[in-house]
Amino acid sequence: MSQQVMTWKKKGSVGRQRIRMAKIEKESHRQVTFSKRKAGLFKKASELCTLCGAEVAIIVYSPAKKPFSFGHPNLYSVLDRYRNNASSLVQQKQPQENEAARSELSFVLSQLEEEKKKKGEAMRKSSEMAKWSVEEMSLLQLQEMKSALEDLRNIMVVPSPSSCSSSSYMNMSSDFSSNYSFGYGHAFSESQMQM
Amino acid sequence: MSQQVMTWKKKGSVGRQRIRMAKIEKESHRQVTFSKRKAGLFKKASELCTLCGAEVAIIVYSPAKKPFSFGHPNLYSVLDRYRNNASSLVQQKQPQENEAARSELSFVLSQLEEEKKKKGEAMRKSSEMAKWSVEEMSLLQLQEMKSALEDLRNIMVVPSPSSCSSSSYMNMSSDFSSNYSFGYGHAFSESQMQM
DNA sequence: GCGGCTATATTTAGGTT
DNA sequence: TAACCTAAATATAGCCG
Repeated sequence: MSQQVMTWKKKGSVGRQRIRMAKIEKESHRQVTFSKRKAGLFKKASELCTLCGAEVAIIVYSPAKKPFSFGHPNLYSVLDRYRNNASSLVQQKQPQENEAARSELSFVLSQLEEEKKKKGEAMRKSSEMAKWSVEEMSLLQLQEMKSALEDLRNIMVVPSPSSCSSSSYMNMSSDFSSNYSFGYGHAFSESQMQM
Repeated sequence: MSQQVMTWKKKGSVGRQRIRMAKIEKESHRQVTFSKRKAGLFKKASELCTLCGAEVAIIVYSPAKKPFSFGHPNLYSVLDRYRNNASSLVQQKQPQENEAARSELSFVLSQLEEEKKKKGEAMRKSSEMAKWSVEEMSLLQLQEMKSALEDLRNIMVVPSPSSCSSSSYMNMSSDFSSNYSFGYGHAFSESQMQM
């Protein structure tokens, strides 16, 4: 009986490795990861558009500060729509303010929850720390996040009368750009009412 | 020889199914997919930021036109930076115009290439069409994309003097929003020089 | 509608060419 | 530099409570 004698030509590749979720130190490595992941991000955005009929605008600055963008149906229409939305929400004094805030918080909470799980797992593995410390830290982070989110919401509601209709949100960044580093390093903002 | 008689408690779940990359018809289904994928998109963006030190701004409109956003370090700083970049590029008359255009084209080409592969595979499977037709169609699409891209680039370079510094790109969307549906349905735009 | 679950579909880290 | 490859890591479609 002739059988394939296991010629598993293990083509050298070690396959995908898990990586630490922190800034990649090696410059060249960071560059390729950026390229690959940017492509992946845009693809995901594209799929979201076709599958759900969503409109999406993405602006990305590479580690070297070069700009890239994605837009459907096109970048400017979405940015423009967002500006108008923002101003009109301001003018209407945002009826669902509290609900929106709660939504934001719950989203961040879910992110946090995930992070917590990972940490807990890692710790259980190494058995170097008690689990409650994770809980404690999460709680602390939660507090920070919550207040940061509330600031964020306030800013979103902060108006901009503007005789120039385009300036609603375009000229306020430098004033508060340092206030929004959450536990996981980024600012999520979701103002929703019913999707 | 006692062997495990396959008690694969198939917990009801059918697992992930492949789906057609087209608008999901069932409203409710579309909603959940939107939520899940939006979360995934934001997470990917978040990772891109932490891993590569990138700056990202995302605005998403749900199928029901509700806005969601992501930003690192925060939404407005990225939008603001982008606006400034755009205007300064315009003012400097864009030295790398051609290179940027070439980059854009090559990106779209890669997308096209992928689509072509898929189509080719499907056709091979069903053996219903000759492969060259795929090539031909791709070529056609390429032409369309190329001209669309060139239009897009021109628009990006089209200035907007503006005594109001914020209006550089905010008031031109309605004029051309219908011009940019590429083969795969979305507008990618990458103006890069070296990343 | 949300969060949880399982089984797969996709993405992508690390190598190689 | 960039394209291609493999295998492991993730994201998620379809179901349930």
